[in-house]
Amino acid sequence: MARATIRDVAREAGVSVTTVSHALNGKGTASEATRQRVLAVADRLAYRAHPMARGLRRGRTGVLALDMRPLDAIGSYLPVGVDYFVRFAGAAAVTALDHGLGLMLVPDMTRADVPQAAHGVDGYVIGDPLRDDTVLTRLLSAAVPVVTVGRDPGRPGFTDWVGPDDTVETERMLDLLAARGARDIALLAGTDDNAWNVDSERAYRAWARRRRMPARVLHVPEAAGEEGGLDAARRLLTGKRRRPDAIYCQTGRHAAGVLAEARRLEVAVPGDLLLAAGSDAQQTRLAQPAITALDLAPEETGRAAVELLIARLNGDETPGPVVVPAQLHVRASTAR
Amino acid sequence: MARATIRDVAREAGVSVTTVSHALNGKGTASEATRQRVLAVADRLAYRAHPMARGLRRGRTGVLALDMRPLDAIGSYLPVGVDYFVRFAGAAAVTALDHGLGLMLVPDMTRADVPQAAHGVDGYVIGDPLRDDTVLTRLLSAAVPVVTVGRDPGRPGFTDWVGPDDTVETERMLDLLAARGARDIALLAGTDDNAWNVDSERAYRAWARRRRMPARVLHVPEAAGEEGGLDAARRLLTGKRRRPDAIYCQTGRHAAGVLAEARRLEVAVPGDLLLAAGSDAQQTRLAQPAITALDLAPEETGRAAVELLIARLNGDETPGPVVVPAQLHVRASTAR
DNA sequence: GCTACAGCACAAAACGTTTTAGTAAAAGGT
DNA sequence: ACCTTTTACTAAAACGTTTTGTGCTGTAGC
Repeated sequence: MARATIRDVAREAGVSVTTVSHALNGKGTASEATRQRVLAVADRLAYRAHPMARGLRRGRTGVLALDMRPLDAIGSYLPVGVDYFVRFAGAAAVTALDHGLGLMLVPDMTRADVPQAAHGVDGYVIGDPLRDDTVLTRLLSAAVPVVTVGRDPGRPGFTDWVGPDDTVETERMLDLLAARGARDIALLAGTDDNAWNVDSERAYRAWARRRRMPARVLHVPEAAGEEGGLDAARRLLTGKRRRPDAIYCQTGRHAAGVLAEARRLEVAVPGDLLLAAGSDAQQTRLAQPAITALDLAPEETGRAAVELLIARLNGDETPGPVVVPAQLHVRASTAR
Repeated sequence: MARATIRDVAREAGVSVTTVSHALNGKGTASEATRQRVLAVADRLAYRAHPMARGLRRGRTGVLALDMRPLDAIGSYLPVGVDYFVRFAGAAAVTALDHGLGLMLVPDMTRADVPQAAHGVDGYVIGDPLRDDTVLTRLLSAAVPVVTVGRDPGRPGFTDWVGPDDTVETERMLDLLAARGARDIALLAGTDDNAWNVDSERAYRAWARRRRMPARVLHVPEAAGEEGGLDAARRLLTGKRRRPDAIYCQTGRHAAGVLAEARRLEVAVPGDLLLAAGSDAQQTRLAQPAITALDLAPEETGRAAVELLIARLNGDETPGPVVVPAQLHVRASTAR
């Protein structure tokens, strides 16, 4: 048996399809009696408006797209950690659903072949855009509503983004390390040209200058993971230059690598070296000792991103960005 | 400027919309010259068929839904590990895209409120169905094409699933443990009533009977995570009954908990106790010592699930299931 | 008794496609 | 020369909604 259409409901209730549509959407001027009758019939027939038909007419799909760039680089890396994505996507999907919308995964808009359905969505959430992000450019020029997670470093005028205040969070972490006795903190940043890396490094340098502390920054590709952290740690801990007394890694995986290498070199953490990470991950929680880290609040961020996007779709122009504060998990790796 | 419609292309190319549609879809009998002209114009106008309009007419959405039940229980648990989901969803999304389809995240179909767009998808992928799964029942009765990851233990007739042969994989792991000297292997299973738990436990008991070894099964909720593994390990390692010389945990998180507790109790792994996990996760890879585990091949599985679903959508009735072999990662926790 | 207006319901148009059912001209067969 | 088939193309119907515009009825105001 095929699904019931609005015509079935109209026939059964003895009214026109217009009236059914109005009754169901609370639009027209129908008498309370008719409205109730229609509602009852619709309920009995388990009628739901065909999403395509409604979408076609309304010009709205009822679907949002989520483009976390790393998704297509399966198996390689996720900058902020693998569980970040799950928690983010989950919260985003639930939030969308709460508004009656679906959330579609779009691996990569830059691919040559055409993502059929991807062109029909109402709006986009783009995770961690790179400087002058190509996908963002394309969407903006097509006037598609879009919200990013973290700002585009090359697009200061674009404020429809959601995320942490990287400057504040970086300073918070550095202050903690300083309070725990660190006087020479090295920064291990990623190589992706996104706001997270850019703003954190800037904040780090400014902070060091203010405190008259040395600034040393190593860039390690996010994709290098633990291995990358290992290598960097070897350079920092065995090089000619004086050993830093603290290392702040942007990613949890790098931090885990640093910790492993420190153990191998018999540099005690936290005794000889304080260690902290700019994003929480299973690696930081499970490490021995556990690594102090910033929890970037993926659920909060996912929810905020979808809600900002929906606000835009509804014509709400409340200006962005939406800053989602991170939470600082102080763990054994920075014990005094 | 609004997006180009088929009418624009028709006008510009000096033909009817029918001809445009035919030329673009390779359907009718158009002369090669006309076809080329239409194609050129369509390309110049960057025309793409409006997904909704096409979907409405064709009765196809171009979107598949992915319902991994745990998604709505954010922050609580994912049975097979958090990175399994990302890799699975990523591969599934890419595969769908390769076929011109989108992949929509649907947190939970059992929710009371109506997932608007969720009713318009062409087919469903359901992760790890429980016995007589309610979502599965509803979809099947609505004649919606659906593929599950792992079978529904209460529905032996339903063969449209993709996943490992749990019996074979369990035996493989137990054989390994036995070969490494284990004579008393305990099983730490989950409590979810899905095929993975059911079939693995059955295989374990049969194997133990054949080998005339004792069988001991502890059930720990998947959601209990490392904590659950900790508790179970305490019971197994300090109880009155003789200590097992190997523990096989279904989930990687449980295994990580067992390992932590073993260390606390000064039970050496692998010296005094062999440890293995039925699913690979960051916990198993990063643990010290690293834990031997079955890699359930999430990418393979995600791809296979989407491809089986698409085959069904296209009327291909090649019978299921599609067995995806797991890969056994032998690590330090089972060294001789 | 006429006008104005609110209340209620509906027919028809529109959304952008694909598919069906054609038509006219050209080609082929006798 | 006539019928049939093929080729090349098209108008219109259909998909299932929402929205626009219109008509009818009854009541209030004068």
